[in-house]
Amino acid sequence: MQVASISTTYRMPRMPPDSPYDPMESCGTLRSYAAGETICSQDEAADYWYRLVSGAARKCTQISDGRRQIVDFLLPGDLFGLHVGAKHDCAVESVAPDTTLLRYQRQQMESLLESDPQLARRVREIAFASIDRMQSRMILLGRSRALERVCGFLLEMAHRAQVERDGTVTLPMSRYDIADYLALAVETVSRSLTTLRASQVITFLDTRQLRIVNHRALEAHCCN
Amino acid sequence: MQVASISTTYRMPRMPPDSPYDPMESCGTLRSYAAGETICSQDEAADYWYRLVSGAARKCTQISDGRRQIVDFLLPGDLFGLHVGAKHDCAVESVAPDTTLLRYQRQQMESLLESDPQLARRVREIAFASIDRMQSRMILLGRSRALERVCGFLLEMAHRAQVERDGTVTLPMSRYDIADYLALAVETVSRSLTTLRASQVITFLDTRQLRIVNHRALEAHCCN
DNA sequence: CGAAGGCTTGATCTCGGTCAAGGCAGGTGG
DNA sequence: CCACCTGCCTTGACCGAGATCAAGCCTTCG
Repeated sequence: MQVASISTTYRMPRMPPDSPYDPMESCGTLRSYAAGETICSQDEAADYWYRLVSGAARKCTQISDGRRQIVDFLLPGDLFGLHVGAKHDCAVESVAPDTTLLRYQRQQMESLLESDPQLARRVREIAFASIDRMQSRMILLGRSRALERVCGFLLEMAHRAQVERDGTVTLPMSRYDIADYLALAVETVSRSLTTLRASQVITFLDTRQLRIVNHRALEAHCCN
Repeated sequence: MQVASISTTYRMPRMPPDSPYDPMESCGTLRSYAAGETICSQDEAADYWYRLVSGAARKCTQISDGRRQIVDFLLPGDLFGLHVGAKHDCAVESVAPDTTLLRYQRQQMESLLESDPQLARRVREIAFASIDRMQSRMILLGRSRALERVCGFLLEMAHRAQVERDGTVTLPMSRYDIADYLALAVETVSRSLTTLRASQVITFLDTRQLRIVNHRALEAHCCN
Protein backbone atom coordinates (compact mmCIF):
# COMPACT_ATOMS: atom_id res chain seq x y z
CA MET A 1 0.00 0.00 0.00
CA GLN A 2 1.15 3.50 -0.74
CA VAL A 3 0.16 7.02 0.17
CA ALA A 4 0.40 10.46 -1.39
CA SER A 5 -1.08 13.90 -1.13
CA ILE A 6 -2.96 16.29 -3.27
CA SER A 7 0.26 18.10 -2.92
CA THR A 8 2.41 14.99 -3.15
CA THR A 9 2.61 11.32 -3.69
CA TYR A 10 3.53 9.16 -0.77
CA ARG A 11 4.77 5.69 -1.44
CA MET A 12 4.08 3.15 1.20
CA PRO A 13 7.08 1.10 2.20
CA ARG A 14 6.33 -2.45 1.24
CA MET A 15 4.20 -4.17 3.84
CA PRO A 16 5.74 -7.21 5.50
CA PRO A 17 4.29 -10.16 3.56
CA ASP A 18 2.27 -11.52 6.46
CA SER A 19 1.48 -8.24 8.14
CA PRO A 20 -1.41 -8.80 10.53
CA TYR A 21 -3.95 -6.53 8.87
CA ASP A 22 -4.35 -3.11 7.32
CA PRO A 23 -6.69 -0.95 9.36
CA MET A 24 -7.19 1.34 6.35
CA GLU A 25 -8.42 -1.42 4.08
CA SER A 26 -11.88 -1.43 5.56
CA CYS A 27 -12.91 2.19 5.29
CA GLY A 28 -12.51 3.37 1.71
CA THR A 29 -15.15 3.83 -0.97
CA LEU A 30 -14.43 3.00 -4.59
CA ARG A 31 -15.05 5.18 -7.61
CA SER A 32 -13.86 5.11 -11.20
CA TYR A 33 -13.16 7.86 -13.72
CA ALA A 34 -12.92 8.19 -17.48
CA ALA A 35 -9.78 9.66 -19.05
CA GLY A 36 -9.36 13.38 -18.45
CA GLU A 37 -11.89 13.66 -15.65
CA THR A 38 -11.22 15.91 -12.71
CA ILE A 39 -10.85 13.98 -9.47
CA CYS A 40 -10.46 17.05 -7.34
CA SER A 41 -9.90 20.63 -8.31
CA GLN A 42 -7.36 23.18 -7.33
CA ASP A 43 -9.04 24.98 -4.47
CA GLU A 44 -11.34 22.33 -3.20
CA ALA A 45 -11.51 21.49 0.50
CA ALA A 46 -9.12 18.65 1.33
CA ASP A 47 -11.53 16.46 3.21
CA TYR A 48 -10.46 13.13 1.75
CA TRP A 49 -7.45 10.97 1.23
CA TYR A 50 -7.37 9.01 -1.99
CA ARG A 51 -5.62 5.91 -3.11
CA LEU A 52 -5.23 5.13 -6.77
CA VAL A 53 -6.14 1.54 -7.52
CA SER A 54 -5.81 1.30 -11.28
CA GLY A 55 -5.07 3.59 -14.21
CA ALA A 56 -3.10 6.80 -13.76
CA ALA A 57 -3.62 10.43 -12.79
CA ARG A 58 -1.76 13.70 -12.86
CA LYS A 59 -1.44 16.26 -10.12
CA CYS A 60 -1.09 19.70 -11.63
CA THR A 61 -1.33 23.43 -11.11
CA GLN A 62 -2.36 26.02 -13.59
CA ILE A 63 0.14 28.82 -13.97
CA SER A 64 -1.29 32.21 -14.76
CA ASP A 65 0.64 32.58 -18.00
CA GLY A 66 -1.42 29.71 -19.34
CA ARG A 67 1.21 27.05 -18.88
CA ARG A 68 0.60 24.04 -16.72
CA GLN A 69 2.98 22.34 -14.35
CA ILE A 70 2.49 18.70 -13.55
CA VAL A 71 3.77 18.14 -10.07
CA ASP A 72 3.46 14.39 -10.00
CA PHE A 73 2.03 11.39 -11.73
CA LEU A 74 -0.07 9.06 -9.63
CA LEU A 75 0.17 5.37 -10.37
CA PRO A 76 -1.55 2.32 -8.91
CA GLY A 77 -0.85 2.02 -5.20
CA ASP A 78 -0.15 5.71 -4.72
CA LEU A 79 -2.05 7.46 -2.00
CA PHE A 80 -2.67 11.20 -2.12
CA GLY A 81 -4.73 13.96 -0.59
CA LEU A 82 -2.72 14.21 2.60
CA HIS A 83 -2.41 17.86 3.24
CA VAL A 84 -1.61 20.25 6.04
CA GLY A 85 -4.17 22.91 5.41
CA ALA A 86 -7.80 22.58 4.58
CA LYS A 87 -7.36 23.33 0.88
CA HIS A 88 -5.75 21.59 -2.03
CA ASP A 89 -3.28 23.53 -4.08
CA CYS A 90 -3.22 21.20 -7.03
CA ALA A 91 -5.88 19.68 -9.18
CA VAL A 92 -5.87 15.94 -9.77
CA GLU A 93 -7.13 14.58 -13.07
CA SER A 94 -7.29 11.07 -14.40
CA VAL A 95 -4.99 10.36 -17.30
CA ALA A 96 -5.84 6.83 -18.30
CA PRO A 97 -9.31 5.55 -19.14
CA ASP A 98 -10.84 3.48 -16.37
CA THR A 99 -8.92 4.99 -13.50
CA THR A 100 -10.27 3.82 -10.15
CA LEU A 101 -9.69 5.26 -6.71
CA LEU A 102 -10.45 4.53 -3.11
CA ARG A 103 -11.53 7.51 -1.05
CA TYR A 104 -11.11 7.83 2.70
CA GLN A 105 -12.57 10.29 5.16
CA ARG A 106 -9.74 12.50 6.30
CA GLN A 107 -11.11 12.96 9.81
CA GLN A 108 -11.54 9.26 10.25
CA MET A 109 -7.99 8.57 9.11
CA GLU A 110 -6.53 11.16 11.42
CA SER A 111 -8.20 9.77 14.49
CA LEU A 112 -7.18 6.30 13.39
CA LEU A 113 -3.57 7.46 13.33
CA GLU A 114 -4.01 9.09 16.71
CA SER A 115 -4.86 5.73 18.25
CA ASP A 116 -2.58 3.49 16.22
CA PRO A 117 1.08 4.49 16.57
CA GLN A 118 2.10 1.65 14.32
CA LEU A 119 0.00 2.95 11.46
CA ALA A 120 1.08 6.49 12.28
CA ARG A 121 4.66 5.41 11.91
CA ARG A 122 3.94 3.92 8.53
CA VAL A 123 2.29 7.10 7.35
CA ARG A 124 5.24 9.08 8.66
CA GLU A 125 7.59 6.87 6.71
CA ILE A 126 5.42 7.31 3.68
CA ALA A 127 5.78 11.04 4.03
CA PHE A 128 9.54 10.83 4.46
CA ALA A 129 9.81 8.53 1.48
CA SER A 130 7.71 10.80 -0.64
CA ILE A 131 10.01 13.62 0.26
CA ASP A 132 12.91 11.63 -1.04
CA ARG A 133 11.08 11.18 -4.30
CA MET A 134 10.26 14.86 -4.60
CA GLN A 135 13.87 15.62 -3.94
CA SER A 136 14.98 13.39 -6.77
CA ARG A 137 12.45 15.12 -8.93
CA MET A 138 13.83 18.49 -8.01
CA ILE A 139 17.29 17.34 -8.91
CA LEU A 140 15.88 16.10 -12.20
CA LEU A 141 14.25 19.45 -12.89
CA GLY A 142 17.47 21.18 -11.97
CA ARG A 143 19.25 19.37 -14.79
CA SER A 144 20.01 21.61 -17.67
CA ARG A 145 19.85 19.18 -20.53
CA ALA A 146 16.52 18.16 -21.98
CA LEU A 147 17.79 14.71 -22.86
CA GLU A 148 18.89 14.11 -19.28
CA ARG A 149 15.44 14.95 -17.99
CA VAL A 150 13.77 12.61 -20.41
CA CYS A 151 16.16 9.81 -19.49
CA GLY A 152 15.51 10.43 -15.82
CA PHE A 153 11.81 10.34 -16.48
CA LEU A 154 12.02 7.03 -18.32
CA LEU A 155 14.05 5.49 -15.53
CA GLU A 156 11.55 6.77 -12.99
CA MET A 157 8.64 5.29 -14.91
CA ALA A 158 10.44 2.02 -15.42
CA HIS A 159 11.09 1.90 -11.71
CA ARG A 160 7.64 2.96 -10.53
CA ALA A 161 5.37 1.08 -12.84
CA GLN A 162 6.57 -2.42 -12.28
CA VAL A 163 7.99 -3.36 -15.61
CA GLU A 164 6.55 -6.25 -17.58
CA ARG A 165 8.51 -9.45 -17.59
CA ASP A 166 9.83 -8.66 -21.05
CA GLY A 167 10.98 -5.20 -19.99
CA THR A 168 8.18 -3.29 -21.64
CA VAL A 169 7.41 0.07 -20.04
CA THR A 170 3.97 1.58 -20.55
CA LEU A 171 3.54 5.33 -20.49
CA PRO A 172 -0.07 6.00 -19.57
CA MET A 173 0.28 9.74 -20.15
CA SER A 174 0.55 11.81 -23.32
CA ARG A 175 3.66 13.57 -24.57
CA TYR A 176 2.03 16.81 -23.52
CA ASP A 177 1.76 15.54 -19.98
CA ILE A 178 5.38 14.44 -20.01
CA ALA A 179 6.38 17.86 -21.30
CA ASP A 180 4.55 19.66 -18.51
CA TYR A 181 6.02 17.25 -16.01
CA LEU A 182 9.57 17.93 -17.15
CA ALA A 183 9.02 21.61 -17.88
CA LEU A 184 9.90 21.16 -21.53
CA ALA A 185 8.10 21.79 -24.80
CA VAL A 186 6.28 18.83 -26.32
CA GLU A 187 8.44 19.04 -29.37
CA THR A 188 11.54 18.73 -27.25
CA VAL A 189 10.22 15.63 -25.51
CA SER A 190 9.36 14.10 -28.84
CA ARG A 191 12.76 14.91 -30.28
CA SER A 192 14.57 13.51 -27.25
CA LEU A 193 12.66 10.26 -27.53
CA THR A 194 13.48 10.11 -31.20
CA THR A 195 17.14 10.63 -30.41
CA LEU A 196 17.08 7.82 -27.86
CA ARG A 197 15.41 5.53 -30.33
CA ALA A 198 17.85 6.46 -33.07
CA SER A 199 20.77 5.69 -30.79
CA GLN A 200 19.36 2.26 -29.92
CA VAL A 201 18.81 3.09 -26.27
CA ILE A 202 15.09 2.35 -26.43
CA THR A 203 12.66 0.84 -28.91
CA PHE A 204 8.96 1.57 -29.30
CA LEU A 205 6.22 -1.03 -29.60
CA ASP A 206 3.82 1.84 -30.14
CA THR A 207 3.81 5.47 -29.06
CA ARG A 208 2.97 4.65 -25.48
CA GLN A 209 4.91 1.45 -25.03
CA LEU A 210 8.64 1.14 -25.11
CA ARG A 211 11.40 -1.19 -24.17
CA ILE A 212 14.66 -0.12 -22.61
CA VAL A 213 17.37 -1.73 -24.67
CA ASN A 214 20.42 -0.06 -23.19
CA HIS A 215 19.71 0.59 -19.55
CA ARG A 216 23.32 1.49 -18.96
CA ALA A 217 23.20 4.29 -21.50
CA LEU A 218 20.03 5.67 -20.00
CA GLU A 219 21.64 5.90 -16.59
CA ALA A 220 24.76 7.40 -18.08
CA HIS A 221 22.71 10.18 -19.66
CA CYS A 222 21.09 11.24 -16.42
CA CYS A 223 24.20 10.37 -14.53
CA ASN A 224 23.59 10.77 -10.84
CA MET B 1 9.80 25.08 16.29
CA GLN B 2 10.39 23.68 12.85
CA VAL B 3 11.68 20.48 11.32
CA ALA B 4 13.40 19.36 8.13
CA SER B 5 15.33 16.49 6.70
CA ILE B 6 18.67 15.83 5.19
CA SER B 7 16.51 15.27 2.27
CA THR B 8 14.12 18.08 3.07
CA THR B 9 13.25 20.92 5.30
CA TYR B 10 10.27 20.52 7.53
CA ARG B 11 8.70 23.60 8.96
CA MET B 12 7.00 23.15 12.25
CA PRO B 13 3.50 24.55 12.42
CA ARG B 14 3.52 27.27 14.99
CA MET B 15 3.16 25.87 18.50
CA PRO B 16 0.13 27.04 20.42
CA PRO B 17 1.43 29.91 22.55
CA ASP B 18 0.96 28.16 25.85
CA SER B 19 1.59 24.63 24.68
CA PRO B 20 2.36 22.49 27.73
CA TYR B 21 5.95 21.57 26.90
CA ASP B 22 8.16 20.39 24.10
CA PRO B 23 9.50 16.91 24.75
CA MET B 24 12.23 17.46 22.18
CA GLU B 25 13.60 20.54 23.88
CA SER B 26 15.47 18.57 26.49
CA CYS B 27 17.48 16.15 24.44
CA GLY B 28 19.52 18.06 21.87
CA THR B 29 23.21 18.91 21.95
CA LEU B 30 24.46 22.22 20.60
CA ARG B 31 27.31 22.79 18.16
CA SER B 32 28.43 25.70 16.03
CA TYR B 33 30.14 25.86 12.65
CA ALA B 34 32.20 28.36 10.69
CA ALA B 35 31.13 29.37 7.18
CA GLY B 36 31.54 26.63 4.61
CA GLU B 37 31.97 23.79 7.07
CA THR B 38 30.43 20.42 6.34
CA ILE B 39 27.73 19.49 8.82
CA CYS B 40 27.10 16.10 7.36
CA SER B 41 28.29 14.60 4.13
CA GLN B 42 26.52 12.94 1.28
CA ASP B 43 26.70 9.28 2.20
CA GLU B 44 26.96 9.48 5.91
CA ALA B 45 24.72 7.36 8.14
CA ALA B 46 21.60 9.30 9.08
CA ASP B 47 21.77 8.74 12.81
CA TYR B 48 20.77 12.23 13.89
CA TRP B 49 18.14 14.83 13.43
CA TYR B 50 19.32 18.42 13.42
CA ARG B 51 17.71 21.72 14.08
CA LEU B 52 19.29 24.92 12.88
CA VAL B 53 19.37 27.57 15.60
CA SER B 54 21.19 30.47 13.99
CA GLY B 55 22.98 31.23 10.73
CA ALA B 56 22.15 29.37 7.53
CA ALA B 57 23.06 26.18 5.71
CA ARG B 58 22.63 24.60 2.32
CA LYS B 59 21.55 21.08 1.51
CA CYS B 60 23.13 19.97 -1.73
CA THR B 61 24.09 17.08 -3.95
CA GLN B 62 27.05 16.83 -6.23
CA ILE B 63 26.10 15.93 -9.79
CA SER B 64 28.59 13.84 -11.68
CA ASP B 65 29.05 16.41 -14.43
CA GLY B 66 30.62 18.68 -11.83
CA ARG B 67 27.57 20.84 -11.26
CA ARG B 68 25.99 21.15 -7.88
CA GLN B 69 22.33 21.25 -7.06
CA ILE B 70 21.21 22.98 -3.91
CA VAL B 71 18.06 21.23 -2.78
CA ASP B 72 17.17 23.58 0.02
CA PHE B 73 18.40 26.37 2.21
CA LEU B 74 18.12 25.84 5.94
CA LEU B 75 17.29 28.83 8.07
CA PRO B 76 16.87 29.33 11.82
CA GLY B 77 14.13 27.09 13.16
CA ASP B 78 14.39 24.53 10.39
CA LEU B 79 14.82 20.94 11.39
CA PHE B 80 16.45 18.40 9.10
CA GLY B 81 17.95 14.94 9.03
CA LEU B 82 14.65 13.10 9.02
CA HIS B 83 15.11 10.34 6.55
CA VAL B 84 13.62 7.01 5.59
CA GLY B 85 16.72 5.02 4.96
CA ALA B 86 19.89 4.83 6.93
CA LYS B 87 21.89 7.04 4.61
CA HIS B 88 21.82 10.68 3.67
CA ASP B 89 21.63 11.55 0.03
CA CYS B 90 22.59 15.18 0.39
CA ALA B 91 25.42 16.96 2.09
CA VAL B 92 24.65 19.81 4.43
CA GLU B 93 27.11 22.68 4.73
CA SER B 94 26.98 25.87 6.71
CA VAL B 95 26.66 29.01 4.65
CA ALA B 96 26.85 31.79 7.18
CA PRO B 97 29.62 32.25 9.74
CA ASP B 98 28.60 31.24 13.24
CA THR B 99 25.93 28.75 12.28
CA THR B 100 24.70 26.78 15.28
CA LEU B 101 22.71 23.57 15.39
CA LEU B 102 21.03 21.29 17.86
CA ARG B 103 21.55 17.61 17.27
CA TYR B 104 19.19 14.83 18.36
CA GLN B 105 19.63 11.07 18.51
CA ARG B 106 17.46 9.60 15.81
CA GLN B 107 16.68 6.44 17.76
CA GLN B 108 15.65 8.40 20.78
CA MET B 109 13.36 10.61 18.73
CA GLU B 110 11.70 7.69 17.03
CA SER B 111 10.83 5.94 20.25
CA LEU B 112 9.67 9.25 21.64
CA LEU B 113 7.27 9.52 18.70
CA GLU B 114 6.17 5.96 19.22
CA SER B 115 4.96 6.78 22.71
CA ASP B 116 3.71 10.32 22.15
CA PRO B 117 0.98 10.47 19.49
CA GLN B 118 0.66 14.19 19.97
CA LEU B 119 4.29 14.77 19.07
CA ALA B 120 4.00 12.22 16.29
CA ARG B 121 1.15 14.18 14.85
CA ARG B 122 3.19 17.33 14.91
CA VAL B 123 6.06 15.66 13.12
CA ARG B 124 3.62 14.29 10.58
CA GLU B 125 2.28 17.75 9.96
CA ILE B 126 5.80 19.01 9.64
CA ALA B 127 6.40 16.44 6.96
CA PHE B 128 3.20 17.35 5.13
CA ALA B 129 4.06 21.01 5.35
CA SER B 130 7.54 20.44 4.07
CA ILE B 131 6.07 18.62 1.14
CA ASP B 132 4.02 21.68 0.32
CA ARG B 133 7.18 23.73 0.32
CA MET B 134 9.03 21.30 -1.91
CA GLN B 135 6.10 21.38 -4.24
CA SER B 136 6.24 25.14 -4.50
CA ARG B 137 9.91 24.82 -5.18
CA MET B 138 9.27 22.35 -7.94
CA ILE B 139 6.81 24.70 -9.52
CA LEU B 140 9.42 27.41 -9.23
CA LEU B 141 12.03 25.24 -10.93
CA GLY B 142 9.51 24.37 -13.60
CA ARG B 143 9.24 28.00 -14.60
CA SER B 144 10.95 28.71 -17.84
CA ARG B 145 12.00 32.29 -17.29
CA ALA B 146 15.10 33.06 -15.28
CA LEU B 147 13.62 36.31 -14.00
CA GLU B 148 10.58 34.49 -12.69
CA ARG B 149 12.72 32.09 -10.73
CA VAL B 150 14.70 34.87 -9.16
CA CYS B 151 11.52 36.73 -8.22
CA GLY B 152 10.13 33.58 -6.69
CA PHE B 153 13.32 33.08 -4.76
CA LEU B 154 13.25 36.62 -3.39
CA LEU B 155 9.64 36.22 -2.31
CA GLU B 156 10.49 32.93 -0.65
CA MET B 157 13.38 34.43 1.23
CA ALA B 158 11.34 37.44 2.23
CA HIS B 159 8.70 35.09 3.53
CA ARG B 160 10.96 32.62 5.32
CA ALA B 161 13.48 34.87 6.94
CA GLN B 162 11.23 37.11 8.90
CA VAL B 163 11.78 40.46 7.31
CA GLU B 164 13.15 43.37 9.31
CA ARG B 165 10.72 46.04 10.37
CA ASP B 166 11.93 48.29 7.55
CA GLY B 167 11.44 45.57 4.95
CA THR B 168 15.09 44.68 4.56
CA VAL B 169 15.75 41.14 3.36
CA THR B 170 19.12 39.57 4.11
CA LEU B 171 20.50 36.93 1.79
CA PRO B 172 22.93 34.85 3.83
CA MET B 173 24.08 32.90 0.78
CA SER B 174 26.27 33.83 -2.16
CA ARG B 175 25.12 34.40 -5.73
CA TYR B 176 26.70 31.07 -6.58
CA ASP B 177 24.52 29.36 -4.02
CA ILE B 178 21.44 31.09 -5.38
CA ALA B 179 22.40 30.01 -8.88
CA ASP B 180 22.74 26.37 -7.86
CA TYR B 181 19.47 26.62 -5.98
CA LEU B 182 17.60 27.94 -9.00
CA ALA B 183 19.50 25.86 -11.53
CA LEU B 184 20.78 28.96 -13.30
CA ALA B 185 24.21 30.35 -14.10
CA VAL B 186 25.64 32.88 -11.65
CA GLU B 187 25.76 35.46 -14.35
CA THR B 188 22.09 35.02 -15.02
CA VAL B 189 21.22 35.49 -11.36
CA SER B 190 23.32 38.59 -11.25
CA ARG B 191 21.76 39.97 -14.40
CA SER B 192 18.25 39.27 -13.17
CA LEU B 193 18.92 41.09 -9.92
CA THR B 194 20.36 43.99 -11.88
CA THR B 195 17.25 44.08 -14.03
CA LEU B 196 15.00 44.14 -10.97
CA ARG B 197 17.04 46.92 -9.46
CA ALA B 198 17.01 48.89 -12.70
CA SER B 199 13.23 48.62 -12.89
CA GLN B 200 12.84 49.87 -9.34
CA VAL B 201 11.42 46.63 -8.01
CA ILE B 202 14.15 46.21 -5.40
CA THR B 203 17.01 48.29 -4.01
CA PHE B 204 20.27 47.07 -2.53
CA LEU B 205 21.78 48.25 0.73
CA ASP B 206 24.76 46.09 -0.08
CA THR B 207 25.20 42.94 -2.13
CA ARG B 208 23.58 40.73 0.48
CA GLN B 209 20.90 43.08 1.75
CA LEU B 210 17.99 44.35 -0.24
CA ARG B 211 14.66 45.96 0.16
CA ILE B 212 11.57 45.05 -1.81
CA VAL B 213 10.20 48.29 -3.18
CA ASN B 214 7.51 46.97 -5.46
CA HIS B 215 6.16 43.81 -3.93
CA ARG B 216 3.32 43.77 -6.42
CA ALA B 217 5.68 43.68 -9.37
CA LEU B 218 7.67 40.86 -7.82
CA GLU B 219 4.55 38.77 -7.47
CA ALA B 220 3.44 39.66 -10.96
CA HIS B 221 6.73 38.38 -12.35
CA CYS B 222 6.43 34.97 -10.77
CA CYS B 223 2.70 35.09 -11.17
CA ASN B 224 1.19 32.14 -9.40
C1' DC C 1 -16.65 11.28 -44.09
C1' DG C 2 -14.78 15.17 -41.50
C1' DA C 3 -12.99 16.91 -37.18
C1' DA C 4 -10.08 16.73 -33.34
C1' DG C 5 -6.38 15.26 -30.61
C1' DG C 6 -1.87 13.28 -30.33
C1' DC C 7 2.71 12.79 -32.26
C1' DT C 8 6.64 13.94 -35.13
C1' DT C 9 9.69 16.76 -37.93
C1' DG C 10 11.55 21.02 -39.92
C1' DA C 11 12.83 26.10 -39.70
C1' DT C 12 13.64 30.05 -37.14
C1' DC C 13 14.43 32.90 -33.14
C1' DT C 14 15.60 33.85 -28.44
C1' DC C 15 16.96 33.27 -23.79
C1' DG C 16 20.34 31.96 -21.03
C1' DG C 17 24.85 29.35 -20.74
C1' DT C 18 29.65 30.02 -21.51
C1' DC C 19 33.80 32.56 -22.00
C1' DA C 20 36.31 36.59 -20.85
C1' DA C 21 37.42 40.55 -18.30
C1' DG C 22 37.36 43.78 -14.64
C1' DG C 23 35.94 45.77 -10.03
C1' DC C 24 35.72 45.34 -5.16
C1' DA C 25 36.37 43.70 -0.37
C1' DG C 26 38.74 41.01 2.97
C1' DG C 27 42.66 38.39 4.43
C1' DT C 28 47.58 37.34 4.59
C1' DG C 29 52.33 38.05 4.49
C1' DG C 30 56.21 40.91 3.76
C1' DC D 1 51.57 49.92 6.21
C1' DC D 2 51.16 48.29 1.53
C1' DA D 3 51.17 44.50 -2.02
C1' DC D 4 49.14 40.68 -3.37
C1' DC D 5 45.87 37.15 -3.62
C1' DT D 6 41.54 35.06 -3.50
C1' DG D 7 36.69 34.89 -3.56
C1' DC D 8 32.62 37.20 -4.85
C1' DC D 9 30.04 39.99 -7.95
C1' DT D 10 28.96 42.32 -12.27
C1' DT D 11 29.02 43.27 -17.21
C1' DG D 12 29.85 42.36 -22.12
C1' DA D 13 30.09 39.32 -26.29
C1' DC D 14 29.03 35.24 -28.42
C1' DC D 15 26.82 30.87 -29.30
C1' DG D 16 23.85 26.97 -28.87
C1' DA D 17 20.00 24.34 -26.83
C1' DG D 18 15.49 24.54 -26.68
C1' DA D 19 11.08 27.34 -27.33
C1' DT D 20 8.10 28.73 -30.81
C1' DC D 21 5.89 28.59 -35.22
C1' DA D 22 4.34 25.79 -38.94
C1' DA D 23 3.09 21.76 -41.31
C1' DG D 24 1.87 17.08 -41.96
C1' DC D 25 0.68 12.27 -40.48
C1' DC D 26 -2.00 9.00 -37.87
C1' DT D 27 -5.67 7.34 -34.96
C1' DT D 28 -10.01 7.83 -32.90
C1' DC D 29 -14.56 9.34 -32.63
C1' DG D 30 -18.86 11.33 -33.93
